[in-house]
Amino acid sequence: MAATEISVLSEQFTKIKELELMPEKGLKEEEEDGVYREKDHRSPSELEAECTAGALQDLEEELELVPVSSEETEKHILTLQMAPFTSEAFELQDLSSLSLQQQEGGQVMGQQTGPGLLWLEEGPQQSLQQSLAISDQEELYSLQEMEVLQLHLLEDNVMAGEESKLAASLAESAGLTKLQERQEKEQLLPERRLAERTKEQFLHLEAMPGDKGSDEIFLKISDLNMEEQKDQPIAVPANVEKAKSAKNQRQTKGAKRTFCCDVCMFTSSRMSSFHHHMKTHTNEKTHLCHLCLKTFRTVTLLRNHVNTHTGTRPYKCSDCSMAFVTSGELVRHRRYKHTHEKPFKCSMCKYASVEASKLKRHVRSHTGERPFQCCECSYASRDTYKLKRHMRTHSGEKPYECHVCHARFSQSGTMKTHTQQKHSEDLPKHQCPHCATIITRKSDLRVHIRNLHTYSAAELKCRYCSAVFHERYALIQHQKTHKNEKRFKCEHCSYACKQARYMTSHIRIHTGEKPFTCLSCNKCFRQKQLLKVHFRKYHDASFIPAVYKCTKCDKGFSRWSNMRRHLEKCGSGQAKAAASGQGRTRRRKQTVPKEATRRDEAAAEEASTTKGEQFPGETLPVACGETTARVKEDVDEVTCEMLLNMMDNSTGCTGAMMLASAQLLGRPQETYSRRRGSRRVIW
DNA sequence: AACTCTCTCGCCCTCTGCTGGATTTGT
DNA sequence: AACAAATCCAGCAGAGGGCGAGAGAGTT
Repeated sequence: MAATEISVLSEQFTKIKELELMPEKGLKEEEEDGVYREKDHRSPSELEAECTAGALQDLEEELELVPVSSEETEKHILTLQMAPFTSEAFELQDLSSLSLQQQEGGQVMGQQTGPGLLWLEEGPQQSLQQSLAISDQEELYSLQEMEVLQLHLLEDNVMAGEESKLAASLAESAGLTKLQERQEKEQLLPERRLAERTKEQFLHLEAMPGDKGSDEIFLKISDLNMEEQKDQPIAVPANVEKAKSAKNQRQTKGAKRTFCCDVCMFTSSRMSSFHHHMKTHTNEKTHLCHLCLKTFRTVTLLRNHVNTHTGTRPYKCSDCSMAFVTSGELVRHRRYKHTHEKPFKCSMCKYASVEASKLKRHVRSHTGERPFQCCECSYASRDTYKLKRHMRTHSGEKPYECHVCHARFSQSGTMKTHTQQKHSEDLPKHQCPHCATIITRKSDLRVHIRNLHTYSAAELKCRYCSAVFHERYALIQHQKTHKNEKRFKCEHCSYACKQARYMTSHIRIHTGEKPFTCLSCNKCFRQKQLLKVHFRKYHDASFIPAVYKCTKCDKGFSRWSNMRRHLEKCGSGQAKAAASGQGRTRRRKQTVPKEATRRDEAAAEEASTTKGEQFPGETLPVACGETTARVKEDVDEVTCEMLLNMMDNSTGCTGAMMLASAQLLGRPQETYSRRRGSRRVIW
């Protein structure tokens, strides 16, 4: 027995596998014991009356759609499809012809006078997904102005001696018990049919709600085809994909004979089509491509394939240079690129697509369906490509390589972004609409806006004054206005500074506190950084201070400022230019290595040592063995301007330097004055 | 049997947006 | 130096566009 579950919403435009309906001369009714019995025809009114009073059990019993006339030798192809309806179309239909109406609680009303209508109803108001309609002879039966599930009962002549019967079961929320009952029925049927040696076919149709909270319903189409093949039980190979064979079914008319595939659910009224279909099960591919040795089932497929080798594309687009192998591809291309006709429309949003498969994929974004499960983790994807892409996270595969730096990426988009940001000159910039900030990535701009420009219900207080803001950006901008204020005033003198940490160090001048002690020589310092510089210079053998070399005379200097001065004396305009403000700017930006800063710090350290302190040696150790930079002299020659520059720079500016600067800016001279060997510091 | 039309699946692509670690900047 | 905030950046997933190609059905 074949059974397939079809998600209605996902298959809105997919006709569902039909089944031959061969009328019998009487109704067969399944009684409570699961036995099917012949049942006489009843009038529509009788049926209606019976169904009106019926319960869910009636659904189980009455859903066998009975052919219109026992005398007629007809067969019916039942197809399901979703179709949009209009109210006008609805009014045109004769709803009295046949109806099975499921009432609240799963009760089904049945009425049958021939081709007709079937729907499900829950309460007075039908919901979209719970509407079903049956139509006959390609007529559409609408229930409301929405898409309904349409069942076509396609009448056709049936060959002499053949009988058919349709059993359609519809139950909503029937639960496991009902399902089990149906399964039992289905299991009983083969035996019964075999015993009766009749050739009957059934379509067992179940409508079941989807997951809790989901609007989706599932149709379970069970093929109850019990047609015997020369009295042989039907053997269906397990590896046959029945769901696939259930697609692409069309209405068939005028056939005298029905051919049923014993491997899958395929049926056809034409022998040629049947033979054509059977080739799909044989893997017989006798048509060989002489170019690549690939084989095909049909000449047409081979020809299309060969066209891909030869580039033969007979169907050319009149609006562009594209050409295609088949006319269908051209039509589709024109829809995508030129006409923008999108016949497949989503019932839940405004999305429309050129192809049904795209709508099907889109609908999954509404239903949350994720049919493609990763075998390595819990991730499940809505389409195959995403799963394939996801699998790269497990395999580590990075198929995309930057052509410039050869960095590899798992996604093409990531590589493209990388190339744009790293190797492109005209990289896109995203200007913040609220401030002057320019950010290279749009997503980062969103973060910027979220963090800085989003209204905050809580008051954001300025840390320096009483101002209050509700946007971080405004707060930050405001606080910057306090930046150049020397907000920190010394209680003991007139010293003022911009940062608290400067004041902390300064206060130690008054208190004499030197909390940082060298573990090697017990020398004490007011600032941690001074201790660090000291330790490096006198106790760290691996310390290599930087040396600035004059490009003219190769003389080395321990500090940039000294070399600059030297360059001014040494001559060349180039050297002067290098020593000019430009050079200083460069230094302040980034080109001065940390080692250079260390030298400045060392000089400042000396400047900050207390009066009367002596250095261990007159000559300081200098790397490269080239210049014995006399740091003391350097410090003596430090100008006020230089210190101010350092101060402004702030980066690499040590506390000692700032203290020295503070002194130059008017600090009491005795604080900083000291003797250093035979020479005096200038301040 | 060959052909055409239609439907469907599968593949690959782009664009988009979120996330979290790394780095830079400000205090 | 330490910390926090801002920004940079790669990784990854969601959604959708476009096309190649196979298969069934109808027609010639």
